[in-house]
Amino acid sequence: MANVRLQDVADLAGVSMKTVSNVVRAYPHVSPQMRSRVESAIAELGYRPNASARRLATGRTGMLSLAFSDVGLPYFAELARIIAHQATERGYRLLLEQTDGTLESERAIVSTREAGLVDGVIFQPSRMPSVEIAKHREDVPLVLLGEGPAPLSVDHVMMDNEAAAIEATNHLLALGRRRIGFLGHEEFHQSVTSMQRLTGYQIALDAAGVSVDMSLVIPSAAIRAKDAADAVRRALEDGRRFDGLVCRDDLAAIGALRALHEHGLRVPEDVAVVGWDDISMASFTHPSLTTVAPDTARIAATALDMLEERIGGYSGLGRHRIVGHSLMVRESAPAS
Amino acid sequence: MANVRLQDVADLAGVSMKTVSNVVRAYPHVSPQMRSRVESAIAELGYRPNASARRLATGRTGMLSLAFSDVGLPYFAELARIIAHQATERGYRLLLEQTDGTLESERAIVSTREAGLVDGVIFQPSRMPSVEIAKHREDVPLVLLGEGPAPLSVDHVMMDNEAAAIEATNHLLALGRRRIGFLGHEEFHQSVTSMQRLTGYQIALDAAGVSVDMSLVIPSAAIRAKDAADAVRRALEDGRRFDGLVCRDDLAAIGALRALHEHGLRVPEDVAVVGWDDISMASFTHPSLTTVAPDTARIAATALDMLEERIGGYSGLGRHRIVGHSLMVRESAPAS
DNA sequence: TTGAAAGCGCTAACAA
DNA sequence: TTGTTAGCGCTTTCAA
Repeated sequence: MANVRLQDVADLAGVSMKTVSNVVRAYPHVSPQMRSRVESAIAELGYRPNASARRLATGRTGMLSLAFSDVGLPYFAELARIIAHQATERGYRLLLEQTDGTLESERAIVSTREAGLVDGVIFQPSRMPSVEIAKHREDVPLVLLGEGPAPLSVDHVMMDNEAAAIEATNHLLALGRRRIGFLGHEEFHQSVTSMQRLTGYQIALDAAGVSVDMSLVIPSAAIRAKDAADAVRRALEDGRRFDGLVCRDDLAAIGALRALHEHGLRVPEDVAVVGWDDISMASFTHPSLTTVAPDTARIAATALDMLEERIGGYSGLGRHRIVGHSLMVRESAPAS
Repeated sequence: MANVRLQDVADLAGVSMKTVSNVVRAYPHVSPQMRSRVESAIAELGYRPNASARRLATGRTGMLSLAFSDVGLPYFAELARIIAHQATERGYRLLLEQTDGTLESERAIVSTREAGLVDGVIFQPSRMPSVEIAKHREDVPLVLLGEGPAPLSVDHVMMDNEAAAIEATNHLLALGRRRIGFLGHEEFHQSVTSMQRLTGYQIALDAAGVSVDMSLVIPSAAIRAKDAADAVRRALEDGRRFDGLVCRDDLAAIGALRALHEHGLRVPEDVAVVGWDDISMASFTHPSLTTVAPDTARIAATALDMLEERIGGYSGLGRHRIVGHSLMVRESAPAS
């Protein structure tokens, strides 16, 4: 019962394995009577093809791995959701790999210890330097997500962080805010993502003739609402005052809302806040969050397109695709 | 380069495949000089074992699949995070399967069309009736999560929803609330989860001598903050009034906070709110959420324990394990 | 259109 | 301790 093989079906149906295989794989040139004969044998025995054997024979696994730091972070969870959907539509299954943002785990992702596990990898690094990624083994197709400076040899999908940060900052400037802070970048080992967003923030302030006050650039211990809230609390207790806040991500923004509220500061009246990622919770915070919304569906589709091309044998230089974004204007920083 | 085989390593090292295999799999009885000879051959050729071939030979895939409706829901994302971690520690990789709560996808989960894909399945059904699950094929170990009435033949990990719902409701009663509503169960096709929570709610009210007002039992179109907010808005516009709200989950609670705020109702002064799941966002809503916290780490560990036992050959009747929970008391329904 | 047989790369039982 | 070899179950040329 447990182990019905292709051969068993062939025996029962009185045909060869090849014929059964043709039926199983919906190969068109099989006569109807042969097909039904085989099909009833399959049904009778409860045959199911063995995935491992098929994979060994074809060399394709039908699996992709999706690697990033932590599915517990809403942005990644929502990204995983959409990538999983699209992968399923394309006939792939998705393997989930969490790196917790450690260099060690990230290394394990790019230097696959096993061959033939997955057909391709979608990877959003948090720590790994570009040069190291470049040395990754060529044999498993790889697409990078996120804003790190990807090596030339590897495909990459990203959004224009700097441009979006400029828009976000300009939005606050247009509201008449002049003491605009930045919240939530890593304290040490700044990720490229944070750097780019910070850069955009600075460019926008410079362009508006507003000088950057370094005391308003508030790092957070980790990418979590709690750490961001703590950081804002300390800044406020420290006497620092701002009327606008560009946040590295929505979690930071949510932490900020909390800390500002505790200090009796109103959002957006006293401090206007812009988040980043447009996680689904952003519409339900109080006040709801104005936030930079990356086109996640596009990110997923582009990554999968490129990955499938690589799987199909394409071996040109790495392609770097920029996907769009928009600023979702909500209560925390309303339209001016 | 691409395809270095075990045999190639054996040839280069001048040993047999068996010896190479022994080295690769860290089999203890290999002489040191043999080992180092083989290891340098492996390094020279850049050999990596082929997972598919190994799986075909051993019959084990080292993969587990985790199936539930939607990783985009914070509870599932946080559950996936912890299960993925624990699975990794135990040497498994995790395949993510989203069912979107459709019966069709759920059927696909239990009636695996392919053999040899994963060693076991952890599945939280949303729609599938117990009897149907009972008919699942025996050949792939299965552990069920969540509160559905699991068939006797299948392992199951759950929390005591009814008891927790009673506690949650009692907490509101202890606050002196008497017009207590329930929010967020499915409007049609109620899930067992919702039913059990509703039952607990009703039991607690009955025990307190408070009659249940059916107009305060407010369904939501889907498990989303938005739908819950809409439902509460409609109820309020309808003139229904309540001073306490037991929510099916934190998303419903978050939606409720939003709608209540829009109507000028204060939480907890006018309406005390209890959520369910203790998603990480629950500490950062405004006000923060009092919520039922399932012991998710225990759920994961218990499920993996039972799954590994099944994989190891255990074939007794289904075991039903209850894991603990607690009520996290925060601002939305403070201690009395 | 269908059949026969040679792999796919590895493991493990059995021998040496 | 190491070597030989027969599978694991399927796909896929090549023939028929």
